[in-house]
Amino acid sequence: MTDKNTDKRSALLSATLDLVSNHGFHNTPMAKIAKLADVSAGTIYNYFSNKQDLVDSLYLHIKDEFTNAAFQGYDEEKPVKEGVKLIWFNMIEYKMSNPKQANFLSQCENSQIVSASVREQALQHLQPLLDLWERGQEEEIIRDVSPYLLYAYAVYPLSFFVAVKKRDEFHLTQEMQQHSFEMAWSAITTK
Amino acid sequence: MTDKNTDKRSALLSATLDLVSNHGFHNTPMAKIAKLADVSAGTIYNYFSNKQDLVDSLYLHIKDEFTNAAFQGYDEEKPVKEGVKLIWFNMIEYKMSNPKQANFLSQCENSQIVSASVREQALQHLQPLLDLWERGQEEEIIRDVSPYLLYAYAVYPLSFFVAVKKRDEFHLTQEMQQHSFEMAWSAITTK
Amino acid sequence: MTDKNTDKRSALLSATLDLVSNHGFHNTPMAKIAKLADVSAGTIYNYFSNKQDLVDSLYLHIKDEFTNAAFQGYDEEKPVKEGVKLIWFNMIEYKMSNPKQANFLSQCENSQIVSASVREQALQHLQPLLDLWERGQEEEIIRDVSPYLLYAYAVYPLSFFVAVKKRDEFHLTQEMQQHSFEMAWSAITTK
Amino acid sequence: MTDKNTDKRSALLSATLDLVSNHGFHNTPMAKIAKLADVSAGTIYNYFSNKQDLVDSLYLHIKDEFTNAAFQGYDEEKPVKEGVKLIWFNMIEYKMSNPKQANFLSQCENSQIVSASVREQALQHLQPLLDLWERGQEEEIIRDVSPYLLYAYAVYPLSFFVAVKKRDEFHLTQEMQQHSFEMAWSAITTK
DNA sequence: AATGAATGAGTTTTCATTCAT
DNA sequence: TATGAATGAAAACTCATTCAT
Repeated sequence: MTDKNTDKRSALLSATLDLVSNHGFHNTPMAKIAKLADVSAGTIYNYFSNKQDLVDSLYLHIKDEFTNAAFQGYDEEKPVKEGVKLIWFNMIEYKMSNPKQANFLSQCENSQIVSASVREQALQHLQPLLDLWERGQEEEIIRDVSPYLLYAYAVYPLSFFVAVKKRDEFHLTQEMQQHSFEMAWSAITTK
Repeated sequence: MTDKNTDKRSALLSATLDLVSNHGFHNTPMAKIAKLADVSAGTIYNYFSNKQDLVDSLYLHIKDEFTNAAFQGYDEEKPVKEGVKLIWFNMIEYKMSNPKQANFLSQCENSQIVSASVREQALQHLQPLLDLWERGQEEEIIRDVSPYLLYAYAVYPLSFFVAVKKRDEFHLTQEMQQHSFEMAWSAITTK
Repeated sequence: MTDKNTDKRSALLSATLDLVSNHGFHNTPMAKIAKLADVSAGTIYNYFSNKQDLVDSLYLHIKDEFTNAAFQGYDEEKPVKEGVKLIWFNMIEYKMSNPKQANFLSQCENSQIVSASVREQALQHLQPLLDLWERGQEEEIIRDVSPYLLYAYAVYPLSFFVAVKKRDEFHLTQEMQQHSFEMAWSAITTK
Repeated sequence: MTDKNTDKRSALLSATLDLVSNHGFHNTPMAKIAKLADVSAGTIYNYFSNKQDLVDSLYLHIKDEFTNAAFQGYDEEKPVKEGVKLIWFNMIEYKMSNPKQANFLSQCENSQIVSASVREQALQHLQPLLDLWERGQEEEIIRDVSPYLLYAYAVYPLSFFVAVKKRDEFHLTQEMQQHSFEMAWSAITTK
């Protein structure tokens, strides 16, 4: 019972991800989601109260997945640079291996697809990275600037790689990933 | 006559900018655009062949305005760093003074709002910056990496500032702009 | 379930027939069809993919009904003249008893209301009559001319009676039908 | 002045004929007519009170042209069969040489494009043919049936040839025209 | 819980007609 | 008379959501 419930819910989230990441929120009718999830249109409303709720839930789910991936193998004892590097590579790895998820998150960054409240909620996931940066600042390894600036140069550029990859303009090779990390680190470090 | 022509066209572009930047492409019905432009719904189609054409035209117009602003005062004789700095501050200045335009451009980056052909067309505007980067690479001042990487760290982060400013989360002060440029420069330079 | 399905589909086809035969394809908005069928406007699109599909479906349906009526009681063993006569009277009988259907078919003859492909599809229904004519030609009872000519004189004139009847100009009595058949037969026979 | 007037009026009628015969009444916007006639949209309303009036005028004009052609060389002294033959060949000649006009008339036959009153008005043009038939009936050369029947078999089939020719299905050769006339004559004569 | 037909408000777009110039 | 931009009502079609089964 519970399993079945979970199954349908997951199928719906997965279908939504597929369609929204490929065609955008507003080009994704509920009917198509239902069809792809192999479920009746009305059934969606047993699991989500409306389309907004469905997308918000998906956003939270993916953000969670993404953050879990990002902090995989991370522990707070690590030296700052090593920590930043681990997280950065975890992030790019996740985004490259999960293009639909990455694309969906990208779309959510600059649009009003996701409710404001949900977006805020998702911000908290990043706390360990904020803490790490703070430690770096105390150790005078990381520039003493607002975390917004650090985010803009260390995390945000990843979205760009996803966007251009999607359009088949450009693919980030392993070597480029190394360079890219060096650039990110140069941006945020004091050294 | 010509004036009136231009007037209505401009009013329509301006109304579209307002509404799309605030509510997104798909939450902006033609009827609302017409209303805000103080024009009848049918009139739109005297100036644009359809909604897509209207948005594409707006995109090209703003991209043009943005690039003009970006290269204001720039000449190719300038030393590389000076040139990069000038352009970078021009860009941030434009985006901060024209939040609606900046927001609209941001929305276009990661979505399929704008036709592929039009987006490509707009890319050419950036050529002087690509040329400058290339010169910087010849002079071994700028990292020898793909321009996509340079863009990701030197230009793309500006969109983030726009997005968070829009949500009143964070405002980039003059001082922060200085820091931010230093970060961008550190990312892309070899020094 | 199935019944209800069929019911609404039929109601829609019937409403379309009514309105198109009275006011023409382009003076028949979907909204009116929906209203007459006692159905919401959106419901039409559960049964037909668009207006063209609705009209094409109606055309096929009626053509089918008409051809069934035309060949009622016909068998290939009959002498040629008897066969032609039977079919001819079946046709006029159908058209006189089903003026809306007859009128709809008439409208389709000379306009581009119906898709070319669908019209072709419907042509095949006439095959038995073409075969009969061919037999008649082999037996040298029927003029050795293109079936188009035979059609023009033996079948096409029926549309005229429908058209004028519709305008209440003229009604074809039983006696006139006899004369009319004699005229048709005189036109196509060699005797 | 008058000339110019007439010129524009003619240009408008001609443009309407072109467009309506190719695309049908309802697929022919006033704007297109104006453009093809090299005239402003508003100007149409100096010559015709509305779209219906424009089409009605065109219908009368063409019907007039057609009837003139039909009775070319005809005089009432001619023997009946000769007269019928002359008129019949005049008609087919006109229709084959003026496919746009013929097609337009065909479209008007079975639809509500033309106002009822105008259609009636046009009927009177046929009077000489009706008179000829009547003479034929007095001379017992032509079947003693309603002129509607005579029309259905002697004139109406011509519309069919136009319709199929338009669709490139079938072209009536000179030889076929001979056969066709024989069929028409067989239908209406007593002999 | 699950279904999916039905809804009807909302969307883009067209077009006959008007009217200020 | 001629223009053609402007109008706005109406058209075809979409889709989130509901509800009887």
